[in-house]
Amino acid sequence: MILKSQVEWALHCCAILAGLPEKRYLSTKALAEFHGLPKEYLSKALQSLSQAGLVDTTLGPSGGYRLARPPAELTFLDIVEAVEGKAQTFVCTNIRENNPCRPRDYCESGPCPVARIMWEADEAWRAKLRGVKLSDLTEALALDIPAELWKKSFEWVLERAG
Amino acid sequence: MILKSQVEWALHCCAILAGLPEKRYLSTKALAEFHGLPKEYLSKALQSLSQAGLVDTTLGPSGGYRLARPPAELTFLDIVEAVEGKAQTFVCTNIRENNPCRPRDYCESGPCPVARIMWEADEAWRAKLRGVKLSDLTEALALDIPAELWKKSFEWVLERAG
DNA sequence: TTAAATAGGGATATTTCATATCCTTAATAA
DNA sequence: TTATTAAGGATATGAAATATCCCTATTTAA
Repeated sequence: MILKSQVEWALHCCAILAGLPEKRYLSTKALAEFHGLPKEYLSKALQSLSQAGLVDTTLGPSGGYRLARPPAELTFLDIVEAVEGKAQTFVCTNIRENNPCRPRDYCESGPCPVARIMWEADEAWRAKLRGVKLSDLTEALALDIPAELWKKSFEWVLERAG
Repeated sequence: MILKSQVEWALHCCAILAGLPEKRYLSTKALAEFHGLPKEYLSKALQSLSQAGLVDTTLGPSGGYRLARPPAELTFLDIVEAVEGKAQTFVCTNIRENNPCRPRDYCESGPCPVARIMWEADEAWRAKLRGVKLSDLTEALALDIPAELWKKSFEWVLERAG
């Protein structure tokens, strides 16, 4: 059970967009080049963010993406779910219904206890991601990345932001 | 990102094995029939449990599986990891290394902040599953399943346990 | 002693999904 | 007007989940 690589891509791209000055856009091309990713496929991930309303887009030269909300109002869960979907990791196929001892007209009272427990674990995962804001990530990155590299990267992005 | 259906199967099978009298075994055939599952493929899930040391097995007629430990000493995480593996759901491919501004001799100080956060969420999921014992499940099932069906199922299993 | 039943595991097929590329269209800025 | 962009459809590729089949060694029951 592994998350799509697009989740990693989307998170890093959002971190870059979070550093963009107001009203400026950054193109798929620039984001792909900066992260060394296939442009066409990264585009699908960015489209997912757009469909989820997390980013705004505009067309034409100097077009691209920018965050639809301030980084403090975007959670990891927003971004992960935009790309990966909102489905639970555990799918209950109700195999208890196949119990040969079960009366034919028997009707389940509620969700299977196995599923209930697995879904609670899913919710713990979601709760953790819901508790981390994109602004938390940019703060962590600011501490993690040497000032020189941080500055250079910022300039690199600015040169390409429309 | 969806768990293998074998995870669901393994959990339900362990719940049945937890109700088995001391020293008795239950075969793949019986477990498959009880849950309406393909015997050959269910066998792979049970082999995973065996390889993880969660169940003991014996060959021959009246052979099959039984728990290697009491249900109170088996957690959901034990069972889920036996089937699904212990890998993290988030795989960090370190795309920050592709940053064109990065000096060639630059060496990362530690794991990527994005990965660190995603792995914390993974750990929250694991912690939740680690906190649920197989005995907790059987208690929940005892409350969930009507006494009549519970009794019939127990007898059905006993008839087939070697 | 023999025959039947079992777990284990290898080989292989099928299906589904992630990954990836290509192309067309409509919108936008220079 | 021209170049650039996001959006999305079509399609190809690869890996993994799902599933079946078959062989072997072991063990029990008859």
